[in-house]
Amino acid sequence: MVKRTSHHQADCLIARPLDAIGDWWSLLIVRDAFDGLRRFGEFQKSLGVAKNILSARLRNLVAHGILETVPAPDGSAHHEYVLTQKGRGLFYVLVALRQWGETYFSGPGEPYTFMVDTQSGRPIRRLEVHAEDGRLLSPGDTRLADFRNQENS
Amino acid sequence: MVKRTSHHQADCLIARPLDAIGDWWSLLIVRDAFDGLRRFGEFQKSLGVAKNILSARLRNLVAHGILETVPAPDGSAHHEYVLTQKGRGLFYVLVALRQWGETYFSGPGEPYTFMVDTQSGRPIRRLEVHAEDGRLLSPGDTRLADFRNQENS
DNA sequence: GCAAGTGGTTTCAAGTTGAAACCTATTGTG
DNA sequence: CACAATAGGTTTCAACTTGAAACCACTTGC
Repeated sequence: MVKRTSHHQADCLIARPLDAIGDWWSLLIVRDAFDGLRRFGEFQKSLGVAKNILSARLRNLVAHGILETVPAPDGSAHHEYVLTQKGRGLFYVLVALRQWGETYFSGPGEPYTFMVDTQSGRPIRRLEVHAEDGRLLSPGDTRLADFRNQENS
Repeated sequence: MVKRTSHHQADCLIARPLDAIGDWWSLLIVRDAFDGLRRFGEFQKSLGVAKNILSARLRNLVAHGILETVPAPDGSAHHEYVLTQKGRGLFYVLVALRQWGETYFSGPGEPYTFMVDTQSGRPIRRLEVHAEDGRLLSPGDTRLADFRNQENS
């Protein structure tokens, strides 16, 4: 081993994001950021993670442009961590992961949290994958193409 | 440190799935499984991962019911790894991650692979989150509710 | 002026990762 | 049939990461 292998150079665009968020804590930090948490201490309390680990993860998320630091609005010397547009783009990943978790990881009869539409209070719809013309697609209806293929079509 | 912390018991249904797939390799194995890979050697060649690591990850994915082993169809003594229904449920997570990667991790002008509808060869639509009545929702339009809240609404 | 709170960094033991070597069973090959 | 090659792993061990606790610096509250 030289170093934990990085997917930074990978061709596949599933692999590369894992450099940024492919560890045990980063996605949970992002989830908490969506829930409105902004301060180091808030994240630490919410996650129960060691401070050195949280510090490293926040730095990595900032380095990847997922969070950014802004001056604290209360005028204190500290700063806060807020999601960038790139970070907010992870919303769909979190929704997908949550729906998968709701389906397969909730114990029988066990209460759990799930995502609702604020306006109606009703659960949101399940994610669906659609073709350009609106047809509903399942995994078998899709394939991967590279840039060149797309230009030819 | 006692042990790498596990989210197995977490209330949050984003945290729990991370026990199953929250490492650097598991999601890439699942991605390859969607691409039709089934054999130990195929995964190893595709990912370039050390065999001991691949072995541990496959075992973990099988233990979590994401992959299952089936006898090799060629009658050989070995088996193959195929996605279960639970594993296929990760399709949306992979699509979400891929779309995020396409948007934010592709170098300028750099060719990359992306997902198309097999029938038309055209890119699939971006994922969207919808309310039960079909309204398009953004992150701020949603919140988390627990089971009890839902029953009251 | 001093204790408490916030936001970290440092230290170090224990756990994880990865490359390479090794093992075992099956499949070609002469 | 002997022999090498291939598939599918397990074992070993050093380097790296993780996490708990201690420590540090700066700001508040009293």
